[in-house]
Amino acid sequence: MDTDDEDLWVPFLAARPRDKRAERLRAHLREDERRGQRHPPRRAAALSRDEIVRTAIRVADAEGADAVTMRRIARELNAGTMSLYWHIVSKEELLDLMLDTMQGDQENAEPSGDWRRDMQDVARQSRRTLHEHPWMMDLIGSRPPVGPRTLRNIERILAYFDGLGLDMRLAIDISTTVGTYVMGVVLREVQERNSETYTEQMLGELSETDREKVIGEFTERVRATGRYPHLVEVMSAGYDPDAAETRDARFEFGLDCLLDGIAARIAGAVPPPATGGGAAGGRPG
Amino acid sequence: MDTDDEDLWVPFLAARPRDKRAERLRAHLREDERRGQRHPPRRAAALSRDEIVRTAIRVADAEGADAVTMRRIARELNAGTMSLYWHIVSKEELLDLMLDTMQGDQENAEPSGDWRRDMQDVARQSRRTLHEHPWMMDLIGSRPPVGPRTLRNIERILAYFDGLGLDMRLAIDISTTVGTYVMGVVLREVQERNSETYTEQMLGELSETDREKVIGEFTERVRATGRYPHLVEVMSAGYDPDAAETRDARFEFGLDCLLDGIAARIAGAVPPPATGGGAAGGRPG
DNA sequence: TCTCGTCTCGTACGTCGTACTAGACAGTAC
DNA sequence: GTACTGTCTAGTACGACGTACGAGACGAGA
Repeated sequence: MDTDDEDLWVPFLAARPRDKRAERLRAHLREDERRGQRHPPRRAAALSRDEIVRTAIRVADAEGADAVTMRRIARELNAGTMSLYWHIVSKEELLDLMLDTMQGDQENAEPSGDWRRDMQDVARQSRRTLHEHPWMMDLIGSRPPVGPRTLRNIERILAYFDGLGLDMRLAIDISTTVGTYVMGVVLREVQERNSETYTEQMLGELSETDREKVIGEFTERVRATGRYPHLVEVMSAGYDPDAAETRDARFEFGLDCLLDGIAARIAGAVPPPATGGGAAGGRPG
Repeated sequence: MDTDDEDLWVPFLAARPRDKRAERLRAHLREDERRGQRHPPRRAAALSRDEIVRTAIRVADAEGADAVTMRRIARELNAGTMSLYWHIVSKEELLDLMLDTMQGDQENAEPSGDWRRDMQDVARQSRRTLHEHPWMMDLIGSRPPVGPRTLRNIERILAYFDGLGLDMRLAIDISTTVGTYVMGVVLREVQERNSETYTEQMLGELSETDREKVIGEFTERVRATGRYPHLVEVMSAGYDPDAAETRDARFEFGLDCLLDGIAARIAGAVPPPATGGGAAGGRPG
């Protein structure tokens, strides 16, 4: 990414630094970058913002979002805790930078001419990235959505719809909708993964048969109430909707459904909004 | 909800209490409940688990998830901080209970006979609930998905597909898919809301015209790079994809797309009682 | 030499979750 | 009555956390 673009944080984030020290820091960073382009670096800096962010990402990858503390990152870098604060305004900013950095590592492909395939690829790749870095889902909810690299990716996605004569608003809505679907799926899947490691911790000492017994007892307890016939049917069929094997299929299922509906709307053969089974034929061939 | 069902936590959560005190607590709670049914309560207890959870929810509603600390909840109840720990094993459990309680407050309607309308209602109601209690999204990601009231709601949803001769596995996948879509949408919308309050804090002192100037400068900066033609088109058209007015429409748009695709698959899956070949595959690679 | 801008870092404060512990109060048992 | 026990409340203390503050170190220009 061009260094110019580093400044393309949406206004409220660009305005983030609150105190004078931080403002000085910002200015110096920018100057430093520019000078760094012309001359060789004046001295080997022991710390840099990028190094801090990468370290934080590495720690988060290995041990989860909770392991990212300022003291821990500093220890990892053999630096004093407060040294980090010269390069970074607050932990909040560090988390924002971590997310935006991941966006940069996951740049969307050039348009192939087939918007549907492109969107599928984006969706699959987002999902893969989010799974490789599950801490992202912990942060994403409580944090504003857009840094510069995110902008770059949105721009790419919008280009997928070039030549279809689409209203740009529709293109944005489509892109957002697919994006939100992926977020929902991964949110759920991360939950499930958390449950699994949790189960591991809780039932870990039990033998396989004991574990099955615990689960069997649970099923039995549900059945005994008589109030959950459908769930009992699912459970005794041995179908675990959250099992790892079914996840990919479930993801593709929902994605296909969504893209079918989108394709219908793009084709302009939009059925009357929202009632009944009239859309059954909406699948393109 | 029947008190019997209170115990229907999935096994790994039922097994949660780790130390002896907590195990004693669990046993006592259950006994207490049973005896409480027969006799009038032996004395007016100053604290109860339910009271604690409700208070935590109230605090979270008013001031967000971060405001929920053990000390704060205790203060709110005029109790000692550690008193809470007799009724609740850990803060983790409190958060789980908060989420499950919300599930109970949002019970799905009885089947109407029109699955599509029912699913739409469920989706809209989930979204509404999550927006009324935005702290839920902060917790949901890092926490296992199922308490007893969640089970109840899933059971209800599965009943919507009765009479269609649907494979229960397909019904589960459909329900999950719609659920995850809603989660994704709300996750995004909560992000946007956070951004807005953030903007409020950052640019709050500025006059309306100054604020527009800031945003205009940002647009100009993006345009100047020459690398974001689509985004510039959107921004200068004055279309803010995250604006409050467009959110409902965007939500309904995606939901309709998704339900169209699902309807097609239901229509395709019903005639042959197929093994998902017609339902899940279908798309040429 | 001295100052100044840049960068590092030790100390300290107020927050958090919660382990440990000492009780208070009500109920039986003697 | 006294003693014991089970139920519940609550104070103190510990080790984490984010970070404000301020004392320096170090190279470059005066």
